[in-house]
Amino acid sequence: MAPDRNRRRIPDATVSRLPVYLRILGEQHDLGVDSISSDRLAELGGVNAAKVRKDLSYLGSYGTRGVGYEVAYLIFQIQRELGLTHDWPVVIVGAGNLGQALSGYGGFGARGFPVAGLVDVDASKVGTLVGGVRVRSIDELPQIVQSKRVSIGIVATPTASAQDAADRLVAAGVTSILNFAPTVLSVPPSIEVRKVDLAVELQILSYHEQRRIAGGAATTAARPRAVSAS
Amino acid sequence: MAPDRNRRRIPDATVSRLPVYLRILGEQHDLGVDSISSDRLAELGGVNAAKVRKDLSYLGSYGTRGVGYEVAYLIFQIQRELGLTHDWPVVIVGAGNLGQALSGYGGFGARGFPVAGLVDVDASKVGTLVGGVRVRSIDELPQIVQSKRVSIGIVATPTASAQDAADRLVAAGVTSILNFAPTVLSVPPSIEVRKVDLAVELQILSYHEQRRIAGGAATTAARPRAVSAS
DNA sequence: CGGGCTTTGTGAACGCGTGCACGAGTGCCT
DNA sequence: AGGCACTCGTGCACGCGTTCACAAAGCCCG
Repeated sequence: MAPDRNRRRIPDATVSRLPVYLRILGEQHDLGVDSISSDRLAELGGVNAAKVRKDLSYLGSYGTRGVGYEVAYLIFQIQRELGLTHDWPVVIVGAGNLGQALSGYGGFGARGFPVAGLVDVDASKVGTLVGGVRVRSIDELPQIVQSKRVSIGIVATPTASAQDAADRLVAAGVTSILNFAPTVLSVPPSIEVRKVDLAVELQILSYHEQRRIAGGAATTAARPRAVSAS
Repeated sequence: MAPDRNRRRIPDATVSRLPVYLRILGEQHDLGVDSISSDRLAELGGVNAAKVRKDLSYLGSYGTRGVGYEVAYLIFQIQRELGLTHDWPVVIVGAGNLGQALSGYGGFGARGFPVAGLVDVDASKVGTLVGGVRVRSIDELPQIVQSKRVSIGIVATPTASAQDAADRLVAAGVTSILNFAPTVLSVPPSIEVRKVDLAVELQILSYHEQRRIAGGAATTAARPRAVSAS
């Protein structure tokens, strides 16, 4: 067992690209491609070839000069590095629009993240079936987390309940959280939190659109919009 | 009128944080807070105070030394910079799980991104009502985009159809795309694309979980742990 | 078996973003 | 009016990530 494997710290930027490489490699593997060059991988991934090589070099020297990378082997190495050699069951808090969509989306299970549970505070929702998953009470959270060995929680509640959901997840023993609510969650520093905020994404696009238009003309003094939070 | 306002390029990292500040400022405004310091704003936003000040300084010198920032005025300035002084209607391609959830989520319209249309290739879905929005044929895309002045498109299709959806959006005249499909879209360079990939987010969390486990043994020699039987 | 072609792996330079530290400006209190 | 406490705005240094460029290494072919 090579001990340097764990010691090596992979830059965040690289970690966020490894899943992309992994998906592309999987597609190529399905197409019967055995070997792939960093150039081709870069083209398919929409990035720089040098970046691909540097990213992959953090995993080790798994390429063959003059040839490229063996697809199957590289897939295995990336999976191992990302910890995808086994499943990571997730629990979803919030059975609203988003929670239902996430439960119904089969892509999670297929990619190694089966939905171990879907919980909600609303008693009227408990027991209903959503995308093949039965909604359970949020009080069952600790039991679900422990019995199913869940370490990743997904917050899909309205903004107002997000912090409570996070607190309950942490109390139940979850150590990573994917947050869809537009709020900054306050959690212990040992907990890993990632945020997906659709409004932020749209507003970034809005910035570029506005910039595109405002290229030459002066900004029109528009009326300020209503400033409601939620 | 200051002409440098349009010329000034705001760093990407700052642009991605402005929406966060904006949301917090809106909340504070609703709470009756008139003035806020960079320190407080940083605390609520989970970032560094110096970063807040530097970010806001790109907009101009809108703060008052010794006091802080006037909440209402700062909201207006950020909105103006982000182009949020008017609505940006969006069109959603794909009426599956995700497309339906997005349409049903009222938060978009409330934040200035009303759903101008929801289209799908599947003729059997056309005409059905989803979250108050009627599903229309994808052939109507050009008409929707032009009549409603849509410049932002959302790709919520399965992976296989995502490129086609993007092509149609671009052909219809959309200039920004928010892509939920796990694929690299190939579009003309003038088109702004942002990607939201849930699987990637989960895999990043997986990496840290895996690292957490593997790290306990012989890895982090940096921090001395309690010396027990090795 | 050697030369040429291909592609990896990486040292080094560059650029961007972050965080510190401090000067400068503002309001309040005596 | 003067001093003091507070907070913004920003120059500067540092670190991370990106990109270039090239040596090292493997394959193929005559």
